[in-house]
Amino acid sequence: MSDVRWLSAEEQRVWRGFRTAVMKFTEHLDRQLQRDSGMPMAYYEILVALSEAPERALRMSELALACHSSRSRLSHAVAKLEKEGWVVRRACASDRRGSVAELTDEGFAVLEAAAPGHVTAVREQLFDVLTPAQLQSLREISAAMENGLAGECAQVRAEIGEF
Amino acid sequence: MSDVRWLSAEEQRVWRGFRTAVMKFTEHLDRQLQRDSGMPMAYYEILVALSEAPERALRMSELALACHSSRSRLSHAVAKLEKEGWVVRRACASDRRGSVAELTDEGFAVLEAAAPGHVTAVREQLFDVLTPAQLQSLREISAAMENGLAGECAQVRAEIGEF
DNA sequence: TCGGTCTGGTTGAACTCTCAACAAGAACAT
DNA sequence: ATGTTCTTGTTGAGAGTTCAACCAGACCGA
Repeated sequence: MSDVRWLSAEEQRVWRGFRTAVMKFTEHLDRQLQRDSGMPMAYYEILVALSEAPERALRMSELALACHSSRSRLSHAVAKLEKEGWVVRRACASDRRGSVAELTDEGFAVLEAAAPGHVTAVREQLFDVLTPAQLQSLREISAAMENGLAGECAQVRAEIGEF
Repeated sequence: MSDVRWLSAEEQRVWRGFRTAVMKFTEHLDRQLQRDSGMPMAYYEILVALSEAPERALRMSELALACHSSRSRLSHAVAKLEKEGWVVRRACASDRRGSVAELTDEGFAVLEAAAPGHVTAVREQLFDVLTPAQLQSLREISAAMENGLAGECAQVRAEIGEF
């Protein structure tokens, strides 16, 4: 079983450098948001997704898709947001299983207050340190990675389907 | 306070695409390791760092640096790894406060068993989907981001130092 | 119409991480 | 010496995530 395609020294450098940068970056953003607005980035993204939806409301499943979140995680998170008064849940009219999360005015206000600090952090740590050419590259790299993962997911689905 | 430099539509696309790609990628890697080797990626990285150290042992503080981890997180993690029998902790000879974590033979064996699957996942989802030019870009982008964050940290340190 | 299956969403337990508080030794000044 | 300060590492509590199990409604074929 030695047919593993190990990473070369150069590949290791790239991979570790990338991982380090991403870890520090997301940690920085998360800490900023937690400190200044009392919420983790995952919750911020839920509020953003809701704020951009018509009526500021989305079904849980659509919200999960928008936030790249599992149903379970989202369910717990929305429970917490509801306790804070930033979101309310109501039944879905067209599907009695469904549940719709809606951003409250208070939630919107909290989001408005949190946004400047978060956007500033993203700009300073991402856009201000990269050249336009690097941003273009980053766009392509992200797209390629996502495509690769989409393929992987399809493959997993196919495997599951076989059994 | 409207002097926030908001993101343009294009910048938002880049940022969201990047975030999505990274989230899905790390989730994929984490799930693979958890499923196939019963450990999260953070623990895998601890084992790797120890395996590369002389004597397969490192002081907790050095290990934390190597893993980009907080002392607290590392302490909890090593406690768990010790319970699994993959790591042992012993006192540090030169500094009586210190604590040294050492990889056991069993821990090394577990790491050896986990590595092929993890490396394969990284290769397939990162190196196989990017061109050499993109990899070169990624290297530069990672370096730029880390430099930016280093500056930010220095700034924070300076602020703290002022009070 | 009825049984089987699939989908949407929630829940609880186990696990991991964060944060603040703490203990103890080192470093250093007076 | 002695007291202050810094560093090292651990701990406990609280918060967030994951996973498996579950219920209920929708969907679909006989």
